[in-house]
Amino acid sequence: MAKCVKVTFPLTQPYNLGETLFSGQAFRWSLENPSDLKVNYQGIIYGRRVSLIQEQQTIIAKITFEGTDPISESDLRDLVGSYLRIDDDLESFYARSAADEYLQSSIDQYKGLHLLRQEPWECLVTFICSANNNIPRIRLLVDRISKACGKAITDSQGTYYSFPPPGEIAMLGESGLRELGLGFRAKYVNHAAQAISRGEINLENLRESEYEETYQSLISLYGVGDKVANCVMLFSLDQDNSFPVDVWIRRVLREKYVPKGEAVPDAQLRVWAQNKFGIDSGYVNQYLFQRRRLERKT
DNA sequence: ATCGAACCTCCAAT
DNA sequence: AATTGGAGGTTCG
Repeated sequence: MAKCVKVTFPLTQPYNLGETLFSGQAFRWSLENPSDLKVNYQGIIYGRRVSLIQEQQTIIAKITFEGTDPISESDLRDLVGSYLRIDDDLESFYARSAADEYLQSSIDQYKGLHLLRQEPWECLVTFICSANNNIPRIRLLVDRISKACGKAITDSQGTYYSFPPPGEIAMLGESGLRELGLGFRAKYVNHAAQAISRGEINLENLRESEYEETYQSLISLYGVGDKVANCVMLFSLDQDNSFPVDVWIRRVLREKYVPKGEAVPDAQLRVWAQNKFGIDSGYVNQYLFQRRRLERKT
């Protein structure tokens, strides 16, 4: 018999769940609407299938499970609260940003957009897959990897697959990953899976490390460069001063921030921005990215 | 050191 | 209808 655990988060800070879940940091959330009036987001957090709903000043998280593998209310609260970074002090960030006109208007537009705290391994693979790729295809690839060797989770809504641990993906090997359509990214993901499953790098431990140490550790992986490393650090490793520079961020920096006379090569844009935005770098990046990407002009 | 070109695959735009 | 261009990047020459 299916059981259900549910927790409610009363919001004291702005939170825009839909904007956050589909802001290009996570790629496995889906929008379900089972004749329900409420928008219902479904996804998997640390192997648990979670359903999320936002009503004005509240976010509700629900898990259903079949007898086995129960979870307590307080564990579910910790799991979801941590993933959603629900306690982040956005109002302070907003206050510090008020003087920056362009940033302020981006905040007005996407108020409540949060950074997430994802699983590092899944985040790493996701962003390796993002190289020279588009969003629908990134979703497709991560889905296929999960179906290929993730654990099936079935509930009333259907069957879903958890993201497989490094050892499982390592067993697919480069050729297995190529068959899933990863293309040249297959050897990158394979390499990372081998390295992590061998214990050469402990991703979770990097949460406790300094920016530079974490960064060096990540880019030591074949196929992980500056941009992917910063994405993983920002979206899963608590390194809030990270600043991933992709094509959209590069545009907005050059259009709105770097003075015309100032020669800042692409390779130095990240550090330039980090010096400017300091501890807010990560959140600034997320708001500027969201706005510039959705404006879609080149 | 720096800068293009090449890389898988899929799909939209000629 | 066949072909070309390009997509949230990284590596190699």
